[in-house]
Amino acid sequence: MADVRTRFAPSPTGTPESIHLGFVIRALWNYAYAKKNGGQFVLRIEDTDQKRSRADTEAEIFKVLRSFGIDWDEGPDKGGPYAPYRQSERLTLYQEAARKLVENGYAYYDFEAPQREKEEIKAAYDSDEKLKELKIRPKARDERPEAALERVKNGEPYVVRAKIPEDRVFEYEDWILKKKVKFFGKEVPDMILLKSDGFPTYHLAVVVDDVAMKISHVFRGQEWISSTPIHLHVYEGLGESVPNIGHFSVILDPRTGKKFSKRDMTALFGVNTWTSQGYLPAAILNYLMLLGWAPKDNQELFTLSEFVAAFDQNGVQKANPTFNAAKLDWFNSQYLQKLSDEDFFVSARPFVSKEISDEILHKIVPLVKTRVKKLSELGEYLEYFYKQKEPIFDLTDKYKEHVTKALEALEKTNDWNLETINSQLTNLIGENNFKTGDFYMDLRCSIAGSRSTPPINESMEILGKDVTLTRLTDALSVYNKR
RNA sequence: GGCCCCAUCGUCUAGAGGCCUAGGACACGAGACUUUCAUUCUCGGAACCUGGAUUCGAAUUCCAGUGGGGUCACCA
Repeated sequence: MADVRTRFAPSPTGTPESIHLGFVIRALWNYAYAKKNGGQFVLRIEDTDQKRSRADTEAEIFKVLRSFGIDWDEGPDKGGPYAPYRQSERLTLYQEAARKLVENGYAYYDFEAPQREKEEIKAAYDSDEKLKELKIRPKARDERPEAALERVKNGEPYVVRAKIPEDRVFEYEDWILKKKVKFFGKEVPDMILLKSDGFPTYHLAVVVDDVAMKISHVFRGQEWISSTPIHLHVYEGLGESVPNIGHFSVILDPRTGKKFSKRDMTALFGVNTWTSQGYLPAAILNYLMLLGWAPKDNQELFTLSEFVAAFDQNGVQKANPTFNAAKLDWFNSQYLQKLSDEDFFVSARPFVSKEISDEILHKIVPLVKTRVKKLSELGEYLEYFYKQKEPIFDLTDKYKEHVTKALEALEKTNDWNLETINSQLTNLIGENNFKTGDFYMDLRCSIAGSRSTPPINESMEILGKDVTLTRLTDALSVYNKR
């Protein structure tokens, strides 16, 4: 049996920040399927849209994939047996293919292809009349090829369109959906294959390259199902055999219930949106693995290599899943907790003010690992370590007594360390019959100005005796003046 | 609107005719532990879209309806 070869073929359009989670999922599954089966994973850049393709976005795609640990066997930056891997560098291949398709009667030249605005087309979907108009096959379809060839030779600008036979039935067996999918030629439009700028559209380029690069399994989102018959037509026109074609689900936006829109790519679905808040790539990846795929035993936690080993195409869902940030939070806290103190320190450092020294931060790390869902919370959470904040008094009617007694006890504590602080305060609580929770909450609110902080005795130790006493004294005097 | 895909707790899902009075995870609620908060642990509520058909027996097969999604560009 031939090698399994899959590909991830992104378009480097939009800004680098617009790279979204959909990219990662598509890459992840294609990568996993190839690796699971001992095959190759190819990265191909589909930069056929001259106006929108950007070099910086391409570079960012490489960077993002690698940050998730997804690496490729062949690609623009590392070459391979079927180079080049950038479509803009393969133009002659597509032009030859287009010519061949015309010769074989599978395509035709069109000199009058209209350039419609996207909005105009969208608007037409609401009107049956306009829709019908849009779907009329171009006149050029029935013109004599010889005459068209003559015009081409004369340098007239043209476009090449697929010539879809009206009475043809297109059919393929979807290896993910596990069913035959059928389309009637009558329903399939004569899509443009080669644009007037000499660049191919997706429909031509994807087929030509998948053939050239010996891709064995096409594994893409369901938004591509309806263009599959066009691809089938091109494969046939080129005299090539069709690879396995399969479609997986589309991620839905929880707010709209629809496929996320371009605007959301930089917001809810942007990779950068999450990484910049301190979500670990491994956690994001793990969440994504389970969005549209599940193992038989319902295992939840996977490293990338575990995922590759466990990956099974039968676990790929057909229905569209909805993105759920709360579950991503859970994965992130799981991964954050598993980090070693040193790794946590390195990841956390950029999110913590420089007013907290490396030395102090090292001490704080073990106190906060189980307390944050994302690293970006750390900034505010740890503010009290270098900044005196407004105390809060709203909890108990014993506030004054709690803080006064604590002050007395702590003043007497000469050897300032966790052990002495613990024992002093524990004794105090016992002697006065304080309620432990209330007592500590009052101290916490006085020292940190927050109800939710790392352990307070440990915090006192790190803050030092002077700062601790000052904060308690100040809080008490503010309380008295109220 | 045409065509195509899909349909189990709020969400992600297990379930390939009897193991299902439907299991797990997130979220939610209650409790335990705890030097607060958090972590952890225990418990709880919560779903097979509807209607037919096949079968001794259907979440699981078939058909229809309904619902949701995708697509219909010189974008991918």
